[in-house]
Amino acid sequence: MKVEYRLKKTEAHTKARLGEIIYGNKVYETPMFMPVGTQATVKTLSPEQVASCNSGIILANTYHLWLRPGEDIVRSAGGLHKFMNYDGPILTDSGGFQVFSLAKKKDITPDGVYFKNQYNGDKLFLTPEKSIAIQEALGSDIAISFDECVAWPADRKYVEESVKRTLEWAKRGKEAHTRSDQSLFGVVQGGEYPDLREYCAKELIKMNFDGYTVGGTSVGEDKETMYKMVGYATKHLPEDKVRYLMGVGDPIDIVENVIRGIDIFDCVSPTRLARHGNALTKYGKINIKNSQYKSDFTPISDVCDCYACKNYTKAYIHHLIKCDETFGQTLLSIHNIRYLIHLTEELREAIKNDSILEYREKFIEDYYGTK
RNA sequence: GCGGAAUUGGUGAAGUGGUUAACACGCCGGAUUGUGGCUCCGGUACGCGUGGGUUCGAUCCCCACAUUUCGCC
Repeated sequence: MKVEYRLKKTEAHTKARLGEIIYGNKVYETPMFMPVGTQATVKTLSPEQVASCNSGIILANTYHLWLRPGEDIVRSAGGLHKFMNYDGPILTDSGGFQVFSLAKKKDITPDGVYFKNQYNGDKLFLTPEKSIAIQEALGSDIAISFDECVAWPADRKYVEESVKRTLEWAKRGKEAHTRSDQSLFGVVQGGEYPDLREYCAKELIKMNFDGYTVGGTSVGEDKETMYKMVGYATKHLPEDKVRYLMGVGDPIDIVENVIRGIDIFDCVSPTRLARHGNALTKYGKINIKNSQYKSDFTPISDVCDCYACKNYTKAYIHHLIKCDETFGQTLLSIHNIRYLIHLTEELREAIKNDSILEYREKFIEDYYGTK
């Protein structure tokens, strides 16, 4: 089902936006954080547990589901929602990032990308049309245009050519897109070059996508560079369309980029950190494996309302993680996802109150201050 | 009682007459940003059963003792 975006308010002192995503008869507020469920599951969590974090949209991944189990299987199952038993909105990433991140050998041509599956040696070829066709078969609510995610740093000449390719692919994907019940977002690339970001954004806007994403960040650049890149992109994006910053989920990055006009985020970090024993808290990230938590019988956070914090102690979770028990990963995943979603809830309040700069100041003081 | 073998960190263990005693696990930390979950990176024995001896030098050679273990009576 297609999603619609409604801008409700812009914060008085910044570009931060309060908005709504309408999904049938459900309404979700933005700024929003989307948990990632690459293989049609948010790792270690049931849909009910994800929902208990007050989640809205969740992600799944085109590339992974294309290879396993194959988009035809998902279509035969009745689509992604039925297949994974999730009745909220689902967004699929295009596969562009996987080409960038996990194909060692790749051959980028004007037509598409040839690359080798490094685990079984299969030759793979992904094109904009193919990416769209897979996403339509999967039946996600939001599809993403196939793009080239450029590494950082990259010289201007390369980024310029890459942006042209991404735009060409966006156009081809848009033309190939047939499902009227599925939204399609375009990806703004352009690296750290303001004019290329502007060019990319404006060309995409001409194609009239349902929403716009900022890509090519969180690829190793420093934070200031990331914030600049985001600013270069959002500056030229239309007010009445949703803006999604792909792959960003460090708490401070969410705060900073909401201030720069981003509405939605996704990131694997809350679940990956959880699997490795880390918990996000108001006062910074903690490693639950540290020996100091062995006999700490308090919750991860006394200001958190998640299932883990309401029912379990740090000592218990410390023990589970030390023993490699999946339930420990589950509890930390619930906590971390809830933490990020709660962060966006607080940001919404701050936008309503026109106090987001004060919120940022306090946030940094708490998160990075000495405990 | 007699004979053999063994004795290296928290654990399993490798090793050499001469710089920083391998490796693994554990333990102590760190990393992790559009996810091939169970990963990656650091640190971790002032010491080689105890006491003597040989030697320029011994964890490694010799002797005694202790402990463990196997076999025999």
